[in-house]
Amino acid sequence: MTDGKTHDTAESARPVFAAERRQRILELVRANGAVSLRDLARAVGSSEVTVRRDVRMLEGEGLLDRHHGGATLPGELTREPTYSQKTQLSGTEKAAIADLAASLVEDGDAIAIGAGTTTQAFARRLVRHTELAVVTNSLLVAQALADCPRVEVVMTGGTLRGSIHALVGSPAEQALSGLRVRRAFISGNGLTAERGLSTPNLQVASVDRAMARAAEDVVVLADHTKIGVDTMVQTVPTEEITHLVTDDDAPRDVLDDLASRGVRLHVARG
Amino acid sequence: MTDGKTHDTAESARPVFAAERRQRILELVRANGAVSLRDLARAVGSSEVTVRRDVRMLEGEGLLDRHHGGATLPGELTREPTYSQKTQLSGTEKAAIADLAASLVEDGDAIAIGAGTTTQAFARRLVRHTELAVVTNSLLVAQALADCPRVEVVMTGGTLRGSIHALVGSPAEQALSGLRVRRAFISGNGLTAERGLSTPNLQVASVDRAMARAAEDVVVLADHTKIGVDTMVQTVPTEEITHLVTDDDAPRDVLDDLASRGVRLHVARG
DNA sequence: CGCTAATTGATCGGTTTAGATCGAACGTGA
DNA sequence: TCACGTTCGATCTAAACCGATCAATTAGCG
Repeated sequence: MTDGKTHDTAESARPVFAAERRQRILELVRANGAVSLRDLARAVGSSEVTVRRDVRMLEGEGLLDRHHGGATLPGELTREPTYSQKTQLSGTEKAAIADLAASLVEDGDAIAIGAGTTTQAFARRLVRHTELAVVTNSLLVAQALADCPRVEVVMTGGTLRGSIHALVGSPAEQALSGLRVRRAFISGNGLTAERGLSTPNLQVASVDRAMARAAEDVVVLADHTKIGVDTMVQTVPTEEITHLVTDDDAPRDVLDDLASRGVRLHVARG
Repeated sequence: MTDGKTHDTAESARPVFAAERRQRILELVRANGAVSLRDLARAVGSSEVTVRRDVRMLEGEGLLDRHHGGATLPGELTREPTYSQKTQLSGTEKAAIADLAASLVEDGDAIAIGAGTTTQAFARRLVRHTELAVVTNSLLVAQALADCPRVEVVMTGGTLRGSIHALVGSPAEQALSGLRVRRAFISGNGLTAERGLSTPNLQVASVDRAMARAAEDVVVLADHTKIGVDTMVQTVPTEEITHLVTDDDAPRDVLDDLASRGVRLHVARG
């Protein structure tokens, strides 16, 4: 504020105003995308120190991004930090849940496996089983069992939902409607005693419902971050859930409530 | 060092910042699925040590997976023991074929893609297309296009054949019988002028046939090791093949024979 | 005319980055 | 299983860059 020009008219003298220099810096960065500090200094005819100051100021206003060695347009190289957090967030807990859930599967079973990273971890534990028949709409689950010759994997058809790597839509639901399995292993984004299992997506919910209908037992795989959480669409009501596999960080009150409604609990030690 | 720049116009060598380099590494891995460290270093113009550091950092953020000799997409979607096969065996030829085949696809097309490593490479080139509708029975193809929001991927159902990571059986064939696409991109294990495309497996052949029937044009993707080779089951007769994309090591006489039977040739420069 | 304030330029020390080297670990093939 | 080549990790070196302090020039003002 104080470092501005003394006169707004700027007609009296002809010094190289700081604002003008900064404008040129901005233009250069915009034109080239990325300019080194040295080139910038040469282009505007000032020292690197001055340009460094200017760039720092411009960064403060959010007009460009400062990097080691130069400046770039803002947001050009934005990294997405929230990409794989899901898989590594609670990896050990997921593994413990998956191990425990695998004990609910017997050789010769016919089971269905839904989409999700937890079910993917679960599927990896099934490679030791023999004569297994698995129905799934998850590419990740299918991939995990692909190299296992003693497990027959059947995929539903459908439209690929890239964010969760699973198939949805009426083809998937129809494929499930014609099948019957002993147990369905389903994950979700939230589980409460009142509303049961839920997920934020309509299409995913439909497929999960169809999968639950095709099974005698419904086993829910949910780590503690999902217990007591409710999301938009209900997929399986509590009454239809026969088993819940979770970890020991889950809130006790919700677990007790679920147990009182007939859900058999399996708590893995994290 | 301080080279006398004849003109102080900001037209100098564009700097490559660390963040930008990492972004390019990420793009390269995303585009090719698996890239060796040496290729990565050559592509970004840095030493292998530097690239190794970058890859390690990116792995720390979960943006890619590090393997011995290179990097792959995270989630080990491409868990294969023979890492070398994909990157160096006939990687360049496959890539050239895939590039050329991708030029046969236009925005807004509806296409079908069969199973195979060549078609997988082909699918990776389609991420830039928009408004694409893709039908496939290959998990690898679906996986390659999963993160592309502008491509709608529909999978046939069916039984998973682990060795080729594709779906076979009557559900797959039935799903294809109800569809109609402009072009089908099919690979195989052998292609001769007399018998056309062939594969050693009966179930795979049935699905490939169904895929060819669902398409107006049939495009065969086959590298030179498959040209002139005949395997057990015929999938598509020569008369139904409209395009062949191969590399320039393919035997000329077979190519001429195919061309005389109405197959349009596209020979990629290895 | 002299003083004050402000902006620019220069120098120094610390930090970050890129490249090179060497022992160790891994994968491959016999 | 063993041997060999390749790759990885760690340490080090060199160089570039950044931040801060200080000197110098210039404009403004009493």
